[in-house]
Amino acid sequence: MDTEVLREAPLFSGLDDEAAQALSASMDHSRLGRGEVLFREGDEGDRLYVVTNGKVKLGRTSADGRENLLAILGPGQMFGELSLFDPGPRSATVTAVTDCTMQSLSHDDLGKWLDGRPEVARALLEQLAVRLRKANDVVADLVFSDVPGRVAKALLDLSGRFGRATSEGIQVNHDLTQEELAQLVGASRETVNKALADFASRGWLRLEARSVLLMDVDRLKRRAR
Amino acid sequence: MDTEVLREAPLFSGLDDEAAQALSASMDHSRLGRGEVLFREGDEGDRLYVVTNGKVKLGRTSADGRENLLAILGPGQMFGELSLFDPGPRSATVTAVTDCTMQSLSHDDLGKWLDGRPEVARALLEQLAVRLRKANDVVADLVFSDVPGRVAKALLDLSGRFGRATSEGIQVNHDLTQEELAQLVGASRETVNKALADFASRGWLRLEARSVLLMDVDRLKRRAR
DNA sequence: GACACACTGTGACTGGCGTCACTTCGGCGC
DNA sequence: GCGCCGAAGTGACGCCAGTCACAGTGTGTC
Repeated sequence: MDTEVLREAPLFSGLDDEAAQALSASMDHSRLGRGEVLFREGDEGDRLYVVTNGKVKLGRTSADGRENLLAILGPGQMFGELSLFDPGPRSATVTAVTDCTMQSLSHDDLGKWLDGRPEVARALLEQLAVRLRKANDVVADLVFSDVPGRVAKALLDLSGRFGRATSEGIQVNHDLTQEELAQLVGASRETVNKALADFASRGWLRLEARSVLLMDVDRLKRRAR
Repeated sequence: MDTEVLREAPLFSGLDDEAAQALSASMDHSRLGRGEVLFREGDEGDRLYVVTNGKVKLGRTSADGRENLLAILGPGQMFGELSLFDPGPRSATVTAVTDCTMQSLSHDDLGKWLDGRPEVARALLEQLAVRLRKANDVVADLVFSDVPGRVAKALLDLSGRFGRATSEGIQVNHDLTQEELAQLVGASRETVNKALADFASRGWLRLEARSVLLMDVDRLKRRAR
């Protein structure tokens, strides 16, 4: 089943079955329990990872110990590419948000694929471009939007990736605490909590343990911009 | 002389003279005067540009018309890669900060180089990785640092790229108005002005027209983090 | 069942910074 | 030299959101 997820991953797009099989075979497997750390900001390391199951968070810590999440990644998404092409220590800490499994590839092995297979290079370029565009969007949001707006946007983003339509609305099991959600939008836990409570009181969503039910996506979208 | 600048550009790193010559020959030239717009957010377009002379700014505009600068780019730096690998409209507006010249390459032409020359793909991957890391740093700064800290950081960044050591300190001819500097750090012009005035009153720098003289880089560095 | 501990919910207070409203400065055209 | 206009400098004021300080709530462990 892991190989099915891998076939969907952007890194594998454009590869035929045989090549995908070979690439997959050269990857190592690993497993993490909720809260466990895969590697930390500043560590050495140049492996590329693909999440096959569960969710991880990429975070950075400021000098005075506060934390900020760059992204929440789920099945099929990759991370660790930065240390591959811009050599240096890891730029973020990766922690499991749920129990999860992933597969990884060493710098050297990836290099062989890159040189022989232009489509792998293309896939990576595309992936980095998407990430860069997203990072720029985050910057714009931090500059232009207030906290409720950023919370709304984060919920919509999570719903697109982890949501499931039900009769009442979109059920989003994000597996994040409000503290983590706050770190993701760059705000304090209290402020995020108040924004969520406000949305709930307006009937736009219902709060549940580590998940939300989005009931009025249009209003949330309007609030997000 | 343009070709000299090009040889220094990351895109050309790893190419031998002959290949660099051929790549350069397939590029178009263009020229812009201060304040002129090359293309706007939302425009169609898939050319990759390299600045050969002068400076440009990449900016985005919010729904209510406020502006935010993603980067100031000088000779040797490239832009427009996003639309190449993540097809879609341009994600930022590019405006000349000074009179400037640049060369550009079409998507299709670049494609040929990518497939035949793994080193070009490598160079681009590296470039995107650097940009992505920087974008993540900007996000962290917006979350963790106050406006004076971000101003200090921006000045240090500009000094690294456009600074010239003199007997009194580092002369940085950034060519930006305080309004533009404010958009670059995501703050209001007034607040940036007050931060600069404060730094000047402490003797850390001296303000000049569209340039600054950095006199105490260490203190600025300490203030920046 | 009882306790511990992590997470959530909410109010009071405060400060950084955006907005507004000026004044001052400097370069450029006539 | 004079007026104009964009840029730079500066104070008053208000609000968003961070911090602090609790009070609930739920969940896992013994």
